[in-house]
Amino acid sequence: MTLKPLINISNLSQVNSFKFIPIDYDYFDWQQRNYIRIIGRDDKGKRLCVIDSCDVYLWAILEKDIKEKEIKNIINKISTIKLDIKGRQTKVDKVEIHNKKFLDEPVKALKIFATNYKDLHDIADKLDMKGIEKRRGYDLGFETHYIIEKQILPLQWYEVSGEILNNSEKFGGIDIALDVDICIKLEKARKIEKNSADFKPKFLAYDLECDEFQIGKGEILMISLVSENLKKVITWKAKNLIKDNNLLEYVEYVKDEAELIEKFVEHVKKISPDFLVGYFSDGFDLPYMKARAEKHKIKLSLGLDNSQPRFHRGNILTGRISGIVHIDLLRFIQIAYAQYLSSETLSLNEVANELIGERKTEFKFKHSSKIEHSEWLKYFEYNLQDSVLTFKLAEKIWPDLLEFSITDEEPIFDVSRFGLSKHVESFILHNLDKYNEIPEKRPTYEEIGKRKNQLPSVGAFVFQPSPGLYEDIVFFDFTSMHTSIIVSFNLSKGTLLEKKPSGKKDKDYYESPELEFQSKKTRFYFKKQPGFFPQLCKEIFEKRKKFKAEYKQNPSPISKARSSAFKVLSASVHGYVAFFGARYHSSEASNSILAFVRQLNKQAIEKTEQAGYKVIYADTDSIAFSRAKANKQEVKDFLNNLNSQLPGIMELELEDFYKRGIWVTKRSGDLGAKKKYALLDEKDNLKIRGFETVRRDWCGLAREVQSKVIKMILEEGKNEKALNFVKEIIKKIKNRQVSLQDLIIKTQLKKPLEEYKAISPHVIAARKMLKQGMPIDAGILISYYISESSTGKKKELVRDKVKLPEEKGQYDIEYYLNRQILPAVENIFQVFNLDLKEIIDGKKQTKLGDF
DNA sequence: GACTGAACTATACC
DNA sequence: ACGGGTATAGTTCAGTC
Repeated sequence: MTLKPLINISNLSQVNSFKFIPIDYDYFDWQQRNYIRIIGRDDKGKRLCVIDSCDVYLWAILEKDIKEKEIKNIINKISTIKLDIKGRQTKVDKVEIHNKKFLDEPVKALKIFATNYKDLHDIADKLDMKGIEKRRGYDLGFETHYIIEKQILPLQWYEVSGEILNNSEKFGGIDIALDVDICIKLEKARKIEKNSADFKPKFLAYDLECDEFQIGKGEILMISLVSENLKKVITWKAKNLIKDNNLLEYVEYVKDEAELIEKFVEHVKKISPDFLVGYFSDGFDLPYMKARAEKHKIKLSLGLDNSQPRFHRGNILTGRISGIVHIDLLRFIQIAYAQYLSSETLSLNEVANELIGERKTEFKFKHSSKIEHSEWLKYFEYNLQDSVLTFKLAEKIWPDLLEFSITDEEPIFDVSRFGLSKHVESFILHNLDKYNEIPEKRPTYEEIGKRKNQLPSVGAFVFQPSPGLYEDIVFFDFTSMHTSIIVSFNLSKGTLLEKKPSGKKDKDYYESPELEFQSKKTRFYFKKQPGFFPQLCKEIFEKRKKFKAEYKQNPSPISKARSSAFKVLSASVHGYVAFFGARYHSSEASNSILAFVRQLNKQAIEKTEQAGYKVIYADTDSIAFSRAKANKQEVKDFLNNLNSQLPGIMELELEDFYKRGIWVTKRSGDLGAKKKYALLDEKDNLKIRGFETVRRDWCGLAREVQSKVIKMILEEGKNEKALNFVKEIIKKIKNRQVSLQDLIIKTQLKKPLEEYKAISPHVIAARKMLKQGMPIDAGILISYYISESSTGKKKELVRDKVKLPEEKGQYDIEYYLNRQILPAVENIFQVFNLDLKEIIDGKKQTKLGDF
């Protein structure tokens, strides 16, 4: 154990106040009560542990019209509750009566204090008595409950003071077992005006290499570690090489795998990071290390209290280290970042390339037994570079983690793993006190089942476009449409009225447009009195606008991260209401939101047409029209006019002006395809939506040819150049001048291989990979190409011609011509009345330009 | 065995 | 189980003749 600095007792009264920023929250029991343990830093970078406690309670909501005497009886009954469970004695400490709100309804509720948070559920079970309608507030988790109760928020600065625990017996000697600089029992905490950005987190990135991908199956060959002043690869392989080669000064040699793991732990302890960061480390690196440590019967004691990582098995494995925040960057990127990245996969290589402009080291994997002496050097470099990239990514993404943590008021460990609904829900739960609201409970398993059994909702409206080339296009879209609808019409679970209010002349309620719900036409009605949920949505909406403006005015990683945190939050609110697992789920509210979305979009279309513009396209919250001879100012005036007619906080904004745009037909029929168009803005930037160009399951050549054709056509407004270009490409394909690399098709395996009912080409390719001993898991991207028939049969399926990229073979000219290149471009030329097939086959010469 | 619509599958848009 | 519905399009499957 690391020695702790001795604190001079005589100075205690002067030093027992610290500036403190909380990073990680955990809790423990002592003498049957719960104590929170916050690990953080002071302003000098010392590691602090703050111990604190808070009231533990749940709510019992009383029946309406309950009599005072009855309440007294209930209180008396509850006050005597004592439980002896799970080796604990827990009892109700006291009971108070409060005027609260639940789902916007005023209620009388009992605040029932108990000794241990973990027992609240059992206490709630004892409250199944007459007079008590609902029991709430015992399923938040103790850390969340504590943060709400004491308002000691993650990643905000506090001035804290209290009793310093120095080799104290208190709390079972917690400070002795903990590797921190100072441990205090909190007495006072005061929020101070110090920027969260002042805190510089200490990251340590790690990555391990092994022969077998299945957890624990192979040996760990090496582990790399990178922090601000450290680059290291620990290995027990290729000892001689290291001795001979002083280039490899970052390599540290140990005698075997067990020592490798112990060395890793030693380094982590020495560096003592705030965050231990990996890439897919929840699912791979950390559990792998744990499994190998178990195999060698050694302890992976990474925690500040020397505990081993604990794993939670949810949908995916989650690895937690006591006192050090373990972050799996891939998980955070997957959930909160992916939709704003252009990378086609979320591999470390692609993501690092996009975000920090660096790639992985090239290295061709081999089993370690087959690695040549000199190749180890490359392997070490490769391993190190992975940690270098992970470290740089962590620093790059830090502002986003920080802003999510501040927004959600939840610790980084959780925030980095939250799905979209959890971000919304955390924001709601941490702001309920402003509205005196008792939290709703998580839906039960049965409730979720019921919600999932409901018929699917009808979603947004998409305008049927006419295929063609258009000029001078304007795009408007609604600002945070779903969220602003919730606010403008006060839509939520709590504000929903059971039935249409009757006999009122002036409407004092909101009425949804007519909609189809469970196969019936109906409307829903909502209170006028603003509910807490819509009011919180208003806060999200306003902050989203404000932070977006601030970012535009003053771009910085922090202002960008703040803006994008609220962007994500705002964009997820409706999904949250519609989500069956949400505490504040409401299908009535969700369906009403969608009905308003359709109505408002259609109204905008009508008004645009009434104003004399030709509407080209619209999808959900956007509308595109041709401004023809109208100048930009006239368009802006029209926008203002539209806005003046919109209800509540609804607002349309000018998305952009475009020089040209193209809409094409569907592959079958003459109708225009929805969700498929391309635009050229006034700075000559292309914006392509839905076309094969942006689809990763088309080969590179088809995508590239299509995007070039679109570019030429939009820039020139004519097709000649593009047509000649396509003819050249076709010639190249026929002459086998195209490199195989450009013909690789990539398709993701979405589920385990054996679950496929239809055996499609990518399933065949995956089976081939499996045969070669490659790890085939759901989620991986399968690469293959279509080769010439080997059997020569006429009626051969595509899958029979599948070959892996490294398999020798010749590409199938026919396939790439007729199933990749031509389909990608032919309906673009059709806009000019050109039949590409006829032109290519030379059957009929369509006159160019006679459209 | 050829043809055809349905089913299955992946991926995009908002 | 861990945000929703709308939409296009390829390939295979299964039923028909």
